[in-house]
Order: sequence, then structure tokens, then C-alpha cells
Amino acid sequence: MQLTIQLVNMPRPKAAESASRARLFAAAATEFAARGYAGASVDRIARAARVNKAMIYYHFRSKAALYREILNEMFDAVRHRVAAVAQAPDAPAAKIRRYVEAIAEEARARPHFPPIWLRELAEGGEHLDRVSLSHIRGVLAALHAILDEGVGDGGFRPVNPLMLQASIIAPLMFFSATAQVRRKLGRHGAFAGAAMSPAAVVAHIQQLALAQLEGRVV
Amino acid sequence: MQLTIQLVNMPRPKAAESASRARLFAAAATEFAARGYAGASVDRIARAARVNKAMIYYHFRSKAALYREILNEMFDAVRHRVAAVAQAPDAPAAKIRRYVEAIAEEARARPHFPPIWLRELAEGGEHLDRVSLSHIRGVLAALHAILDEGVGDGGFRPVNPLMLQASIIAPLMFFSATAQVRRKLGRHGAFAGAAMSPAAVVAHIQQLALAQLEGRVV
DNA sequence: GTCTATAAATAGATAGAC
DNA sequence: GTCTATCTATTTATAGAC
Repeated sequence: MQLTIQLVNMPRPKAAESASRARLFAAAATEFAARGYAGASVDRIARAARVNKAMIYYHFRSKAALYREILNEMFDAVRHRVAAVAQAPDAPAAKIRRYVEAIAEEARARPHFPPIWLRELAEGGEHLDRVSLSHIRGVLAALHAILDEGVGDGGFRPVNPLMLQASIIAPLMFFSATAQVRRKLGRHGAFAGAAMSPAAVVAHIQQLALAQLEGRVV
Repeated sequence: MQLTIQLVNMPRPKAAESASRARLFAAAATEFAARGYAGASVDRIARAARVNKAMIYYHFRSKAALYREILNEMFDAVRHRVAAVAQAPDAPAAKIRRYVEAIAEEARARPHFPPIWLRELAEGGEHLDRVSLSHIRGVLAALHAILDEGVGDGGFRPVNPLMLQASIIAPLMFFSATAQVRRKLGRHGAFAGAAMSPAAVVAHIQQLALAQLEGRVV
């Protein structure tokens, strides 16, 4: 019990936030998601936050440091959630379902998450510092632990964890981030925008993951 | 036969290209892939192409027009390939395999394709003009045609085409675009970079797609 | 913590000579 | 087709008053 609390509810202290700092953080997340790191402007961030531009350099050190802080918070939140899933007393198959769900929920709680993550991938992870990389490895470690447990009790076949992670995270980010493109496609042509509820997407990805693990794909 | 030639080998006339124009196009593709639309600089593009900056405005009309031309070429190439796959005299399951393969090959032939596509998704398709949208709908139409054929002959279950497209294109772009991030992750921690050959990735995605279509997932 | 003013660099784009 | 020179706007960042 102590152990669970230590590992799962890791402190992650929020640097005592002033209101202006919090507003800048939120405005920056939106701006970076919409325009990317290079395309984002600190002027626009400050304006959207209704805070003087100089406050960005007071609260954060630079545009780059502000961006890295947003990345860190995103990945830390996901790592935190999936670590709890991996350590819960559920069966491996249930853990896989909750693993998918956990990532989907954290993405839903942060609309900036999918676009920023897609862009960061496209950039080769140029802005991922040691902290973010460590969080990402934590996420993969949680998945690995679930797989090992499932293989150990005979329920899962051994699969490449990165391939599995790709077939979970990729469609998830894809659907979250592409809502607008799908609307644009639907508007322009006869092709159905094919409204997919977030719940249906999550359910499908869960089934896809379990099919791989239970040997129904290969 | 005439029909096939008309539909598949659509003319797609290359605007007679000067050497400088071609070099600018290639340099721009690399720059846009690495830094995104907003982050790309016409100065850098011109320098990389060893061409005077003013030539960008002579050959193309603007930075935006140059970018749109790169998008159009990408999507047109994919549309062209998958249209041929859909019309070939193969069984539906074989067509699905070749559909995945075709997209993978076009992506491999254009290293800028996966990163630019990921970024464009993240941006809500802001730069997709009527031409690109029409090409993308052509790609989806080809997939739709294969599905209808497979459902018609009883081999496939009806599935949501967008969900299927997502579980094909998303992991494919994901793996192409994330090579660098995966190296970075491997370097930083003990976690295995888990070298995956492009062929293995394509094979897995093919199997994943067919498993969905043959009712082995749900 | 918050503001104004401004420095210093770089952006996209164009005019006009050749 | 190619080049130089340049305009104008915008960029990140900081100095210093309050």
C-alpha cells in the first residue's frame, strides 16, 4: 500500500501557480497546438492570456522553456495514469483496456495533447528533454509490465511492445487530432464525415489491441 | 482497358520543370518536413537549393503556394497508386495488402510525406486546398471500393472505412515519422529501440487490416 | 508582479538591373 | 531566368520604471 502510493501518486509538485502563470500556460498550450512551436508567437500567447508579454519571461525562462513545460506536464500525466493501471489488481486483458482508456481520457482532458504530440513526432522529438523522455519511457514501461504479466499467465502471446503501442497511440491521436480535417473532407465532397463517437473509437482500439495479444491477428 | 488507362494513368502533367525549380521543390519539401509550414524559412529553402531567394517567387507565387504544391504532389501520388490497386484484377484481400503496400512505398519514396502529413493533421488541414482534398477523397474512395467488393463477395464484414483507414495510415505514418524519436528514446534509457524493419511494419499492418475485415477483431 | 519601450534579428515579399 | 538591394512587418527577448 505504501509502495503503491509512492509509485502511483508520485508528488509531482505544482510550482505554486499565480493566476497569470496558469493563464499563460493554458494559452500557450492552445497556441502551440494550433500553430506548432515555431509558428507560435509569444505576443499572441500573452494577448490570449490577457497578460503582459514580459510575464512570459518572468514566469518561464523563454519560449522554449514554456513549451518544454507543457510537454512535461502532458507526458507526466499519462505516465502517472498508466502506471496506476499497470499496478492495479486487474487481469492483464482488463489492464490493456484500461491502458487505452487512460490515454484517451488524458488526451480528452488536454485538447492540445494530440496535436502537440503529432507535431513533436514529426519534428523528431526535438524539444523532448530528459524529463519528458523519462516520462515517455515510463509509459512504455507500464505497457511492458502488463504484457509480461499477460504472457506469464499464458493469456497473451509475446508481441513487439512498440508495435502494440503504435497501434494504440497512433489511431487514438489520429482520431483526436483529425476531427477538423474529417469535417473539412465531409464538407467538401459527398464522402461521409462518418461521425465516430470517442467511445466507439476507444472500444475499437481496445479490441484491436486485445486481438493482437490473443493471437487473433497473426 | 481504355477505361483503366483513363482512370489510373491520369495525365497529371508536370509543369515543365527547370532545374532550379526542381531543386527548390526538393529543398522546400525537406524544410517543411523538418520545421513545419510556419517554421520553414524561404531563405533557408533557397540556400539549401543553392538558388537565389527571388526564384521562389518567380517559380512559385509565394511560400504558401509552394507548400500547397508539395501537398498536392504527395496526395496525388498516393491517390494514383491506390486507384490502380483498387482497379486491378485481384481478390479483395490481396487488394487490401497492396493498398497498404502502396501507401508505404509512396511514403518511403518521399521522406517528407509522413512528417508533413502528421503536421497537416495537427493543424486541422489548414493548407489543404480543393485539389488536395479531392486527392484525399480519391484515396478513401479507392479503399471504399475495395471494401464494397469484399463485402459483396462475402469475404469481408462491413467495417467503418474511416476506422480502417485510421488503423492503416496512422501506424504507418507513426513508424515512418518516429524513427528519430525512437532512436532518442533508445539512446537515453535502457529501453530497447526495438529495431523494426519497414517490411515487418507493413506486414503487421496488413494483417491488422485483414483481421478487422475478416471479423477476427470484434 | 506588472508595465512600457525598445533592441536586435529575421521574416516574407518585391522592384528593377542584367 | 537570375541577381542585388531593400521595404516592411514581425520575431524573441531584455532593461528598467513602478
